[in-house]
Amino acid sequence: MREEAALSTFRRLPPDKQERVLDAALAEFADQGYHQASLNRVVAQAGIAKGSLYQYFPNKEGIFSYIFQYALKLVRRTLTTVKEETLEENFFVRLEKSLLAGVAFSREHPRIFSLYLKIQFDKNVPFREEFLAAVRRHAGEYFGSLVRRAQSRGELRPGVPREATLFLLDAVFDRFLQAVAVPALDVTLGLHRATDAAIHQHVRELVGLLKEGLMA
Amino acid sequence: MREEAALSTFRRLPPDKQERVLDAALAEFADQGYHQASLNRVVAQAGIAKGSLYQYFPNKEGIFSYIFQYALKLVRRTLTTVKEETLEENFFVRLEKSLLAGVAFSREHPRIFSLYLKIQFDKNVPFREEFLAAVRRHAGEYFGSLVRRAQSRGELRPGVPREATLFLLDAVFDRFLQAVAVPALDVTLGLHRATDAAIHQHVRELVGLLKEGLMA
DNA sequence: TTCACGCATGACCACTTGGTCATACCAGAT
DNA sequence: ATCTGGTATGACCAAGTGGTCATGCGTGAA
Repeated sequence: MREEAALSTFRRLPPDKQERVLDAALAEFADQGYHQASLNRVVAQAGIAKGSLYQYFPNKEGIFSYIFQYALKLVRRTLTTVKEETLEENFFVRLEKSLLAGVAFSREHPRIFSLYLKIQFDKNVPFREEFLAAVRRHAGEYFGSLVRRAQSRGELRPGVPREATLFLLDAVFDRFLQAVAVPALDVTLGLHRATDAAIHQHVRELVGLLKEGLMA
Repeated sequence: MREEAALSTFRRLPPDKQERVLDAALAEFADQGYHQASLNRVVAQAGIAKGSLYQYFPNKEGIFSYIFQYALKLVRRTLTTVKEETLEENFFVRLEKSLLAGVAFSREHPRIFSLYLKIQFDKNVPFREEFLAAVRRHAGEYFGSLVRRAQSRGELRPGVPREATLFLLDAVFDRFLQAVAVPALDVTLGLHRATDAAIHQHVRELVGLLKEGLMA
């Protein structure tokens, strides 16, 4: 009850003020992580009083939860869009386009992506299990649908183990985006500051390897 | 000067006391991360006074640095051991054994592995760049040496792009270990509580995919 | 016995955190 | 002109942090 009262207050605010607050909060969470994030900094950045923040949200978790649901909506929308847009293409082309879409997403919403990364290994973040499970589920369904369609079209070598395949795709996908976003993980390829053309090239090579394997 | 004085004090301590302190500190850092780690909890756990801790180490960073160098030594030793022990085997067999060795490591030293994961996306951790760079460099050299040897023996399809291959191996390796260690990332395969036999099987399937590819 | 020195100790400090609350402000209705 | 309900505000609180320091203990040399 009180929580909803608070949230409805927030939603009644002038849009530009809402935006300032959300922006400040997302920025703070994204580059400090949940626990290190300071609400004092958030209110300073947003230009409001501390008390005001607590008239919009019940507490720190409440703010986090609000942002996190917004992020989930965005991820979901992006995945379904890409899935639909590439529905008729060949499996490996779809993989390439998915990777590129992922890169585009992490560049358009770097703070959301950064938040996602920070949550991954910090087991004390509220809603972490929920959040990660949701993301993994969406990714799993996404790749699962790609693989099923590919198999029914005969685009995959018969007898490839489905679970291992999904794992492999998930691993490559995730790591590629991480390398784009986190310079420290980007030792092999120079993805962090790469041009679009260079990224295209790397995507093609990677998917090529997945396709044809490493064996002589 | 003062730092070394402090450290030499620590090294002069009775071994079991040293161990208690290091154990408590590693445990705290491993499951709270650097910033959330509380030195009050560490001294309580180790059964020493707060002032004592500051007679052994100059500050929080100093403690962290000590642990982190210990961890690096362990990683280095493990990698070179595995490399030497499998030197004469086929490339894909080496990959399998490397993965299994990685799993063994993360199970023998879960706190070190957890610490490594926590550091990955928290850009405010001291020595982070240094630490990650060192790990990546070792991993890169390791896989690089495997791949070079494989190519010179003709075990790899000619013309595979070296960088992309290294990236792929690194990605799969890392993600596999993460899935073993972090249940939330282990949605596809059930690695977290899997038996050794099941893990063996998954490793074989994964390496099989890398070897032969996905294409029809 | 005295001295010196390495080490142990925990009260203490300044600072930051998430969160509260009494107060004041400011519309619009009466 | 007055009242009312929603909103803004920042001083304030208890709790916890990393870090310090005066004090005291204990052992071996003089």
